[in-house]
Amino acid sequence: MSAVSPSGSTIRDVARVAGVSLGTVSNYLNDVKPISPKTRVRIEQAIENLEFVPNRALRTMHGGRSPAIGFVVSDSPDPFFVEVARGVEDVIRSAGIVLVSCNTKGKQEYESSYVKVLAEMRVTGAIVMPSFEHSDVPFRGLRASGAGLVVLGEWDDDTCAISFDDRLGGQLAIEHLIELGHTDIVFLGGPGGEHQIEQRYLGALTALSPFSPDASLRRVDAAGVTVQDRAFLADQVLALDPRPTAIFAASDTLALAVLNELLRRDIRVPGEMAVVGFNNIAAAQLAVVPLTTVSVPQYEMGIRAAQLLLDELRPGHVHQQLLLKPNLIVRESTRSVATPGLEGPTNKASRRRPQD
Amino acid sequence: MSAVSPSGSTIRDVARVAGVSLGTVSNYLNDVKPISPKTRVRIEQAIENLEFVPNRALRTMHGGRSPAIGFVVSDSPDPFFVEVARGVEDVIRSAGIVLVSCNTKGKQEYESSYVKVLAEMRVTGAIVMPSFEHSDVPFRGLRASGAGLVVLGEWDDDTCAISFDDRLGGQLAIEHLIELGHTDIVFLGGPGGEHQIEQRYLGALTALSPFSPDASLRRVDAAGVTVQDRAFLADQVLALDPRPTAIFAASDTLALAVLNELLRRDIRVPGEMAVVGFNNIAAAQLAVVPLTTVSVPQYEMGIRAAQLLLDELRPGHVHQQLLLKPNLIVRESTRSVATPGLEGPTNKASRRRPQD
DNA sequence: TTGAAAGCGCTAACAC
DNA sequence: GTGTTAGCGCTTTCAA
Repeated sequence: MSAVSPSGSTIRDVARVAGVSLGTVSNYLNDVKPISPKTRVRIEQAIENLEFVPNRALRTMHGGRSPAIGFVVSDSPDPFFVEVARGVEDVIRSAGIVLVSCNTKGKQEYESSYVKVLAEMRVTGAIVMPSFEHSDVPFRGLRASGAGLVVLGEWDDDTCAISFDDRLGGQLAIEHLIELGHTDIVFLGGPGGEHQIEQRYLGALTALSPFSPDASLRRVDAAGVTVQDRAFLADQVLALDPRPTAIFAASDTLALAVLNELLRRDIRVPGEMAVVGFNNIAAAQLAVVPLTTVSVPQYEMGIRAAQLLLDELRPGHVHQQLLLKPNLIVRESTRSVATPGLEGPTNKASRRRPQD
Repeated sequence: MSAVSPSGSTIRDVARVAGVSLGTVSNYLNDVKPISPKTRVRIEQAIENLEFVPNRALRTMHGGRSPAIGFVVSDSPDPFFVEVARGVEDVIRSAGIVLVSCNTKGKQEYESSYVKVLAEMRVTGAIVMPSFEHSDVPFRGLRASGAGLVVLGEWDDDTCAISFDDRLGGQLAIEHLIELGHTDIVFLGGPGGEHQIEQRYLGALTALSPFSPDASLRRVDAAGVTVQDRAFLADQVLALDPRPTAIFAASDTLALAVLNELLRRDIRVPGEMAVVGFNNIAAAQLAVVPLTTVSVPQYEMGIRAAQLLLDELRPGHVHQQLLLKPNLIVRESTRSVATPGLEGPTNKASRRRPQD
């Protein structure tokens, strides 16, 4: 009925109740020296009776670290980051390390304050996707605190980094559309992950240039990140004159919002409008018209990032930069499966269960 | 190129460099006593030069708490929990508190080990949705460590709890379908959140019983949580003889998997099959045929849970139990908007942007 | 407004 | 195997 009781018992209390010395209890807790069965039992009973919970935060005093790592990204609820986080958790769980979610919402101010808290908590490390300029100022504190750091994105040699070839991804997407005969394509961008989006756009331009001016790439950006903002993109695309025959969206979230809107308007996909997304989030293959997309290995990125981070703790660690490569996943939003090359109406597109 | 440098400077170093006493630096850091401008400047310079980062974990020694709270749920990447977490973060951020994500995957073993780590970290508190029997054993440690606790779900008086009237939600869903004239309905369940699912099922049965035996409710459960498991539900439903005219799914995730599968097979929704979901996740209103669903205020649950938890820290705190009420959101998956009462083909269902 | 000193819960080095 | 003890980084008296 009332507030939680403060504090609790200490290792000293355990020692007293068990009738052993303080050091012995410490040895028991850290499983670092052999303990006689009798003593062990007495300590365990004392712990039980006292409901003693060791204070692990204090290990940070002796050079230890909090059993936690930070995950600092611009939009943690986004399916993309959720999947990366899943990979991270699956690696660190076995090490008894826990994930601290830090959603910067793209604000530099939030990023700094999260990084500060993490450093002060003496976390084991952090996995960060920087939203801003190539400035490492915010991370100095983390470094100074002794934490490990893995950056998601391009970074310099003296930091572990995992990046993805966004530019090549953009190329693959456009090459695919051009192969299918599309020459009038629209690129969909928007706020959030600006740097990645620009790279994807550049890649798209690169792929298109050999075919210019026969092929063209127009661009539309969403005004915001809400449902309305994204669905409105469909209006904007359909209003273009001449109307393009294909869409390349900088993310699956964007692509799916527009795809659904198109289907609601009876626009046949891919018949009247082909759609390519980016990231290959789970929802992409579940869409009514499964989405062709550039696959970013989100789960694997999480796994790798976590492994690198754990490796930073080891003595001989050498910083590494990984570059992951894109992979085009062709689904029905660009190519009707039932009658390849001859796109039928949306709902006839497939009777097959989507699975890659 | 090499491993991170160990440790860093301490408050003692700062005192030495600034030429002041240790206690003064402490006062400065905690902003607890006035400091003369001159001293302040010297301390700040020393901190800057030394790249000093205070060790906040040590405050737990003097009865303080780690600036973190745990969020312990069965499937943290699930859109439902992601949204609850968003609410939690939005409240605690301003208090400088950070969210620790603990994904139990429905395993009791994981739940216990997460709870243990949280207790040992001396987190400020935890928000937990228990997956198991009404046993509070795993939480004792948290309590004993001095952490606050808010349970998502029904719980006893001496704990803060936020629950949702799942049973009434199930009733609302079925009442809606019966009003629309459906008498042959199938309930879709599956693994994950068993307790909630059963309550929803019971509610459904309650709503149906006055109309029995003219109306009937059959039940099908998904075998697992994968895409395939869920999509297979569509096969199972379509194979039922006689074929039901409406589906009530225990969650939107389930409902959407089946809905998309139905659309791919050219089954008209709601024409040939009406579909009702549960939770009102964001994707529900974005579906090609927007999903009628029972709305659970996920974000609000997060907000409330976080507020209760912060309140536990205050002296006069009294534990509270909140019961949130369901709310039926009718969309096109049960009722064609274009021609109410006369359902047209799927894609004709609406030209309106979905927004509630 | 500042300093000195005790002590928080625990680890680690060493003596027994 | 176990006990003793010095100290980790910091907060918190209490004096000055």
